[in-house]
Amino acid sequence: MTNTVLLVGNLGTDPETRTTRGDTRVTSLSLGTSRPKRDSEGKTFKDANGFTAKETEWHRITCFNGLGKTVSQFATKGMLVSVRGRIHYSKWTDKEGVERYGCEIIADDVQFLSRGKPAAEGGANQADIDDDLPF
Amino acid sequence: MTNTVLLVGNLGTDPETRTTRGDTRVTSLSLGTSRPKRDSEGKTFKDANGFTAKETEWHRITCFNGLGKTVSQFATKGMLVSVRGRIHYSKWTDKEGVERYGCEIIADDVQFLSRGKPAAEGGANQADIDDDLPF
Amino acid sequence: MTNTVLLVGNLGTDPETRTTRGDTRVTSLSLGTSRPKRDSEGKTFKDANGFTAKETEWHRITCFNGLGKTVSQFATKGMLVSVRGRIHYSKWTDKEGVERYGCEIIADDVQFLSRGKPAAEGGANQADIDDDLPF
Amino acid sequence: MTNTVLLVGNLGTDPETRTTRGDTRVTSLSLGTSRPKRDSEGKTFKDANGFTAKETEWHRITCFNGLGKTVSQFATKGMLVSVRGRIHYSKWTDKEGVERYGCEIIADDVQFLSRGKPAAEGGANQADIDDDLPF
DNA sequence: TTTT
DNA sequence: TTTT
Repeated sequence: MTNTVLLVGNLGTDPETRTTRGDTRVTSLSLGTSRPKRDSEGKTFKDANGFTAKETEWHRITCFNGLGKTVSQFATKGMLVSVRGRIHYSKWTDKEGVERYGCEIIADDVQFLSRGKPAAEGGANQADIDDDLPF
Repeated sequence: MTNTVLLVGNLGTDPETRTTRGDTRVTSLSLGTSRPKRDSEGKTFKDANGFTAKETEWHRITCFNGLGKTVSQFATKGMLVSVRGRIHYSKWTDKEGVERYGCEIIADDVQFLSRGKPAAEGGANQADIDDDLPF
Repeated sequence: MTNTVLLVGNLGTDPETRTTRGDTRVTSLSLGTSRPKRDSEGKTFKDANGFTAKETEWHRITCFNGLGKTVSQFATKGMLVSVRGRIHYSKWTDKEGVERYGCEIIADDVQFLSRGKPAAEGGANQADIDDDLPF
Repeated sequence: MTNTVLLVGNLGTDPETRTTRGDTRVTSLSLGTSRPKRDSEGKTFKDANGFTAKETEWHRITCFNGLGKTVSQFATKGMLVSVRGRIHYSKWTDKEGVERYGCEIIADDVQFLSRGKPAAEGGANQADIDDDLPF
């Protein structure tokens, strides 16, 4: 049954890759989607800095396999990306014995909609990106 | 920025309506989306009962205003529904002082894809549904 | 770049399979999605038969490969299905030399949300479906 | 029933606004979504200019009411936008008496993901955009 | 027709 | 052309 999520937003951090106990490599993204805040009449308004006031949802995106590899190579903090995936909930017991619940987006597709930071700031070399980017 | 979720699944319970401190009425649905489990080779397999083994994600759907009203009237346990909405994360401190995180789908649209339970089992009278259902 | 379509509706006909010049097998579905008609004030109304008046869009769904095979086996007229895919436009010149434009949904995923017609009316044998359906 | 389209792409032209016979103002966008071409083994390849070869679908986006107004003010050729809407098919007879079929996306939401062209090239004045853009 |  |  359909469980489909589509997100477009900016990455809040560089991707993080870790290896699970099952020896699977997992790459995670933190993706922010913002929308204008609205007052009780449904109108947008400006914040103290003169920008339209926004609220941002920070999504945890999980990428496996080849997608994880591509994302860990090319995605960088600040980049605009789109993600298609599905919602997955998890539940575990932390060290204090407290039951915890998590929610993440398992990505099926990630697309890069802007260039990332220059290499000096931690991203890949721009010539490599020009060469390898899937668009 | 896009934060769109599309779900199709069955309701695990009847809807629940409560009133928040801010005097807003909120109707919640528990919606299950299932997908075939796959083995290490990516193949589906049968469970002990001979059904294709599945894993189900249980989504918490939150409905406000007129949508909440319609849903609380017509939705019943077991009904097949589709939902369009957005993901919203929340954070609060429970009575033990533990930080908790929540994830819900704020619905923009809910569609009823099957008839619910007969009235005797708690749903609305079928004649009313025939009269009022938005399809 | 994202080009994603999600549809839920009933099949207007049984699937049709043909072989292209390039020897590719293609299975097509005709999928109707209906929504309530609204008057100038945005309100729904009843048709002459007492049903809420609706307008239906008929989508042409194109399935290739394994998906086409599954769909041609199991999908039947009247079945409720969901489709995820992308929009594809085509252009050709008909025998009269008139330029023609087409629009179809190339399916990535099709899910069966109801059982089809009994076998006597042209669908697969129900026992086979029970055995093979992916849910 | 669900008929939902999500697109992210660049505008091929500036928006066009016209008034229908029914005195409704309609603003149209031409939105291109591109995806890598793949060879028979499913691999992407470079075109003659050294870019990854792509195929582009050009979608006709139709905007009414306030959305049409916003779009006609702010959208400009080349801008990256996302669109949520539904597919609508139309049919008419042209002056030669030939039956014609059309397909368009009726937009429910359009978001601007990049700044447009500087004003000299036909877009709105940048200060106005800074003032009025909904993000 | 856009963009990379 | 479906379905409610």
